[in-house]
Amino acid sequence: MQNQQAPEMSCPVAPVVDLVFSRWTTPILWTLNFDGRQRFSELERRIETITPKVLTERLRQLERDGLVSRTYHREIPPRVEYQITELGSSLAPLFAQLAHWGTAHLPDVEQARLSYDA
Amino acid sequence: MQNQQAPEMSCPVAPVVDLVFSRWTTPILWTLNFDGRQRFSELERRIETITPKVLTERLRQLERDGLVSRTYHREIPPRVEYQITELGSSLAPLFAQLAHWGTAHLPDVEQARLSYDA
DNA sequence: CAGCATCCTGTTTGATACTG
DNA sequence: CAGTATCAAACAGGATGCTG
Repeated sequence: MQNQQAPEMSCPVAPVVDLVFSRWTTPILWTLNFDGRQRFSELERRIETITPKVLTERLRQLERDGLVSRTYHREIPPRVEYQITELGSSLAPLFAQLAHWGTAHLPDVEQARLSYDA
Repeated sequence: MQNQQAPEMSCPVAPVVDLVFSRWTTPILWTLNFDGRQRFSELERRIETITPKVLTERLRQLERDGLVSRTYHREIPPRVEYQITELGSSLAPLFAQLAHWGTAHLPDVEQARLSYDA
């Protein structure tokens, strides 16, 4: 978490960033939104390089913030499913816009970097 | 910087997040966008808790990425002005949407946290 | 299976002092 | 004024081993 509490006074975007755009949260929300409800190990496989510890931490945080819900099935072996909430999916248009900006402007950024480094 | 290179494979939003939403960048871009061109010390005062070292680092990064431009005026005392670029201001609608989502849903998040902690 | 506990590490951030 | 240099602190992240 980044704790942008001070800057948020001058920037209304900061608290949202803190909430949604800390490390690993976007891939988690993205896959839960597009690939639907998933088990812990499915998430682990989809996000590839994440470790179980960190995945757990992020899921707990997202659950606490109401963006993701967790369902524990008392079976043997145990089964846990994660699902995006309504609040979480209200971010979808935002994500779409962000992805769109990326495809439109990331090449410009790359170009700027090349110029700067030269 | 967060380096979300791996996750970006499964999440097109991640690279944009890396670029725009690392710590301190949103307040900087926000004020440059809304309050216009500013000198180093003006930014320092507006963002309050930021240190000159970190402000410099972030401005350099934003400059390299083409989101901000820097103009050095060779005077005594020296004067430097920072300004958002066209590329940078193309983020404005995104920021507006983010701020809008915040006012609409941040209370829900707060509520979710209260429930969770209980 | 889905985690938690513990330890450990590198990076990021900040405090402080100084300069062209 | 607009930074830079140096040092110290904080924290996120990873490795490993264990369990209901």
